[in-house]
Amino acid sequence: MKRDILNEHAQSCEMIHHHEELVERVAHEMPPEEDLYDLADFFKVFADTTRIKILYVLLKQEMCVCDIAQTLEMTQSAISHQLRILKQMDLVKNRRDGKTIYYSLADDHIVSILNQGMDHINE
Amino acid sequence: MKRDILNEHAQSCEMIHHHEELVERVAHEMPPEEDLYDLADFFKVFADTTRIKILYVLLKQEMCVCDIAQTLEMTQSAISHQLRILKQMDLVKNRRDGKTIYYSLADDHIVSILNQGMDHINE
DNA sequence: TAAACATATGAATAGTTGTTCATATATAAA
DNA sequence: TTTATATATGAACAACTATTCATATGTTTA
Repeated sequence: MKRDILNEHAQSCEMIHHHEELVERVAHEMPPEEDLYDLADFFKVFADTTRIKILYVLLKQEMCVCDIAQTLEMTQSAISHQLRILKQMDLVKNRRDGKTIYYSLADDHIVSILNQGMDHINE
Repeated sequence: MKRDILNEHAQSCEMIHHHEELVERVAHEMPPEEDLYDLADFFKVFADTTRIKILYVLLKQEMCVCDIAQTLEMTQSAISHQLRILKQMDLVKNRRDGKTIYYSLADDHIVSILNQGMDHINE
């Protein structure tokens, strides 16, 4: 089996001899590695049913943790953990009123992302 | 500790006595459970750096599996596995030309989703 | 038809992640 | 200042997922 010394991932593929320049050019035009990681992390937040549900709830209505848990029929702890992730990614914000903490969407941008996703799955 | 018999998730939270109608209404306005699952699954495809990279490559250029692997400096097998997922979700399509199989983006919709994500992470 | 090549795929493994459970923190009421 | 309530959080566990390795499939060339 032939192996390329310069690139350990080249494997048996001979394409390097054909499209070398193309590969070079496209590799060069890629966004910074860090941006691509951040982007994947961003979409990761939407990649969970519980978080999607929370966002859809907050889309309608500012709500406290306990009411969200009730609405989704899940434990307070599970919701709280997910709200923490949503907050870290700046998708939700919160305010305290006595013992209660109310969560709401951080901005309207999120709505359009959800809608665009929905558009796609409905062809 | 007080427990609600009707709802095992209510736990010690007393909010049910305060916002019961709100919870009822919002729960009723939620999209179908299945749609929410599909939506999470859709975003799950974008929630991986390798797949994000593949999409950015194909955004510039139709490419064969081997060249994608070269461009991203990953094995052919890893790329092939991820292309399969992207294809199943209708994000990419392919055509055969002899031994080579060329992949490309399924539609322009994907570009705008990626851009919208990029917009968000750049504030 | 045999050999070479591009791609696909099943199984195994390592790393990641969501929920649960127990408990801590913070606020309000008694 | 106790007690009750709302939320947050660390640790543990189970489920999921991306990569690797070995190999199979499909196509072309000799």
